[in-house]
Amino acid sequence: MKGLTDKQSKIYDFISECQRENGYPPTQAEIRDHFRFASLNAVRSHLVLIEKKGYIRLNFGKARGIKLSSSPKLLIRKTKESIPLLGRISAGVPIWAEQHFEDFLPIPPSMFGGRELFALHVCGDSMIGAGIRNGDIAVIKKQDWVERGEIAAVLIDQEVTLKRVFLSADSLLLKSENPDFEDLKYLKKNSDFIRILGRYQGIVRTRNNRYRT
Amino acid sequence: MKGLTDKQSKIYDFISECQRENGYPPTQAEIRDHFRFASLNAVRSHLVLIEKKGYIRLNFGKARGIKLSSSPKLLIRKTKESIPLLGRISAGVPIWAEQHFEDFLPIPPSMFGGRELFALHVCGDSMIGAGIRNGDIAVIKKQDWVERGEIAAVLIDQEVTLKRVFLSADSLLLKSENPDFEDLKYLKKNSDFIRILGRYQGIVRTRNNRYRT
DNA sequence: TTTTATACTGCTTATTATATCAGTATTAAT
DNA sequence: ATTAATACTGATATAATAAGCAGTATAAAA
Repeated sequence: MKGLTDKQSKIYDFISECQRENGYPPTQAEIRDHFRFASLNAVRSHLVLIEKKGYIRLNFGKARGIKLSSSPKLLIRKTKESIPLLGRISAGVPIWAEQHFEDFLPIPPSMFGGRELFALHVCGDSMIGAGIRNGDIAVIKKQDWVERGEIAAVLIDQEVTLKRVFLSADSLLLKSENPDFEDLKYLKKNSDFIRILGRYQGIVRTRNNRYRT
Repeated sequence: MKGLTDKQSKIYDFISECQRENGYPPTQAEIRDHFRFASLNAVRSHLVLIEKKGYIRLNFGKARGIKLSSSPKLLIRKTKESIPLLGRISAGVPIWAEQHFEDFLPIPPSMFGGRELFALHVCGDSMIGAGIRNGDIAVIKKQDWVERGEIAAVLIDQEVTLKRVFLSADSLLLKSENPDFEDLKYLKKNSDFIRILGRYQGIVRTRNNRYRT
């Protein structure tokens, strides 16, 4: 099965979000409004494509006839109901590469609302203002962009950190939530060694952050 | 909340079934067909009554606008690998009583190191210094004591809160981790309405702390 | 370069669903 | 015995929603 494009992915996520929120899927018009499309057809054609890729099933003609496919083909093979915990990330190697897998959190990904989730140990207290502390396990949704101001896992020179990301025309601003840390600013052109790994979805904090799978 | 009549119960079950089966609720016409009603009004009047009793919420005017109210015992089966999320705790009733169960976190208790765990929604920011924020789900190990200075879930006059507990010879001191909150001190002899429910084991924080089991 | 897939606008029509009005019959509770 | 609440039939108006047709623009693939 092919992957979704960015736009398709956003639409899928919105549907998924509605589903969780309301217990039923959105109508095409609701999707249109959310994405500020002028036309229903924009929605429609997307849905058809997303269906073709197998992520949803359209109940043609019926109101709110969007069904999320039961197994949104996670790339996780070990166990279906778990989130891979990544260890050290090597720059250059795709994060999804198996060599990074350190462990698996025995938590169904649906709990954190998404496909393609992974988890990381949080090092340092740079996001303490957001209630994220050293040693926590952060759950991240794999994607290479985030909305302005969202918290993302960012790869900076071999190191992964969580930061709030503000992307502007020519630069990338990474803000910590701790007055002791300075903001980082990168010009876009020489930001080769910066990489957004995914969007912060939440945390799990156990007494020692160790467990058995 | 009053109980449903037989017929209402069957209709509720059908809705619930559709929900599980299709991912979205049935239309009124689908309900009619399933029960071989001749009239849509039969359905409608039932729905209105079921809503009045609080088991569903009707999104008037919208297609498939039936939302199942989270009705724990009916919808969710307890599995060994889950942690019960308790709703409102009634003083006097043992916390382990089923009536308190609101939902189940699909997380194996072993992950938080123990049997007899339960979870609670955190209200307020009194423990923000410990990185526990309003809306988080706190995982608690059921026990009626804690070590000096540990964080516990404490029942104070109907309300459950997390506090650091310091027990001395004749008094019980409850400390918040937020300068805006005052410490609470109770003399042992009149601490009848204080009850330690368990020891804080950790937290789970998802985007909206809602999920489907 | 041509083709193909994606990402849309705008308008119209057909269908699906819900709301509402007007009744009847049955049972449980004053 | 009378009132409520429940459990329906039937018909119709209206709104909510999806489908269809005809296009434009852009980027990626062949």
